[in-house]
Amino acid sequence: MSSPILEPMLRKLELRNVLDASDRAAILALPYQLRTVDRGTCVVREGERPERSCLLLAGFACRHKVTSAGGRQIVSIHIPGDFVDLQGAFLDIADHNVEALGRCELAMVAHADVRVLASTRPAVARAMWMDTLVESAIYREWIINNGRRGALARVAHLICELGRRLHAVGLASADRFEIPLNQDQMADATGLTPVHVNRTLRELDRTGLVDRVARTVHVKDWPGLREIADFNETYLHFDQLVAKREQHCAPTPTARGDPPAESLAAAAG
Amino acid sequence: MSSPILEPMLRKLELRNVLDASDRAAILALPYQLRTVDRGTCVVREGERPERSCLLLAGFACRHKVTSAGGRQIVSIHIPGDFVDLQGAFLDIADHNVEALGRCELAMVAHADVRVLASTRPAVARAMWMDTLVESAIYREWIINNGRRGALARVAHLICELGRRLHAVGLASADRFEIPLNQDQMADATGLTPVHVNRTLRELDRTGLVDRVARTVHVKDWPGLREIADFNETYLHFDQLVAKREQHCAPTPTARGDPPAESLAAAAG
DNA sequence: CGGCAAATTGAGCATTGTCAATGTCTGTGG
DNA sequence: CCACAGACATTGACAATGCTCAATTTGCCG
Repeated sequence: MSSPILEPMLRKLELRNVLDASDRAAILALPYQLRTVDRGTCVVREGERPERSCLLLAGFACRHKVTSAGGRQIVSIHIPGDFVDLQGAFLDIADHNVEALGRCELAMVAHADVRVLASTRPAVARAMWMDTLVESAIYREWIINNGRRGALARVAHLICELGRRLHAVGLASADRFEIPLNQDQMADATGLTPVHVNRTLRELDRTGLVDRVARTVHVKDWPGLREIADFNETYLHFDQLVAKREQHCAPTPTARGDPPAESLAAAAG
Repeated sequence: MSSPILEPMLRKLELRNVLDASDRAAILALPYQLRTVDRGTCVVREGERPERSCLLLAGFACRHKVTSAGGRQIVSIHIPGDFVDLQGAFLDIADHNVEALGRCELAMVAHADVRVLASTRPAVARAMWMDTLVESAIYREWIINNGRRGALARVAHLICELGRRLHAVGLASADRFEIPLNQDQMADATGLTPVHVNRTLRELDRTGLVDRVARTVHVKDWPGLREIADFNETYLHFDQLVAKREQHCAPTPTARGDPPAESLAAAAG
């Protein structure tokens, strides 16, 4: 019966997990403190020992680290509903920074409350854990993106990922969305320089696969874009979306022909 | 009272968590199946839906993905005690490959058993979850390594990380260890080519910071090596090792001067 | 209209990749 | 004990992708 302010997180957890009424209530009952920050604000700083985790209610944020030479690398982009600093509840020292990419609305939740929630409600712990596992899968893909793809594929891959993630949470239509990054930030996310990101975006425009006006992207040819981006969305684990599982319980085309459809039910239980 | 075959994992979980006797017993009682594989064997393949997770008892393994252009990227290195495919228990489709870097001994544990363990024993779930969080921190560092560091720093960073991780689990002395990778594999881990890794290793030798004979590394100057590697080990979260917390409960020098020493006790409980 | 952030462009350079040999080490069979 | 195979390491010459530096332009807002 508390305010539904924390609903974006609940919705996100329920994307891949079935929670019962008491679990839902426990999540919504988490004590929090609202905080609104402007673009560029660092919510968490490397080396600090924060006492509260932040949960992104509205706006976009990123995690990043800085090298001794001054280079900045964005390691993840966060969208509304993300429990951005969940890890802070379990790991004492922050190993990276969290920064608002634009104006953000955050709910700050005490680490102790998160730990209690996790240890008393296995289903909630599991849902949050799965979230961190999907996040890990995204990290892995970013390692490859930075390590083994050329500039065009890197930038295109970032665009594909953002488009699909925004669509999955209802923040974009299937083929049109707004990139929450400017070119400098895209450079920091892809390990390129801003100048080269610019040239690469122009090159992408010339392929005709997308219509891009400033940060707004309209994907005109998903298969073509996926191809040059080397984008295989298995790593986003959309196959486990609850909505999807209800629709068609058949195996996805990603798996060869290995159809243990019961594994879906098993995983759900 | 089952066989202590799974002890390496238990030891690893207890590195950062305090478990009671019943939790320990539950872990050691997990039903498993032993499997020995040779170098190059793929234990998990991208796109598959495995039924069992693998736990590395002896030897070294890696996770990797392959791009459409044929480039290979290693995204993590696993050492004995690592629950290599824990994520498989919660995410249906494997999004990457797991391969033995040398002869490995594995324990295969059914996903269903892992899930039951996690949902009935919050302390165990928490320990495993923390493990995945530290793994995430390592992924983040690898994104930076591939994205924003030059070849020399990249290779040196990989060496620093391996040395410190091996030392932390007692598999190496503080300054001498064996890299579990050949130069081709180091190239796949750092996003470089084998040729360039070779040149870079020679360059590293010339700095005099390490004595290297084939895969054996003797670090002669840790501060110097850390410096050229831009290596800050905060991300390995060794500050939370139980052994360390017992020794000195003072805040580490990594944090500015923010000494909520109770946070350690709180986290431990 | 001025000011500012962001985007765009060009020219030259540097790091890293590619290709193709050659060298080294180790274990095996004769 | 030696020749050989195979894996791994090393080297050189050249190409290319992406970086640096330095303008210039565009769009937006007060």
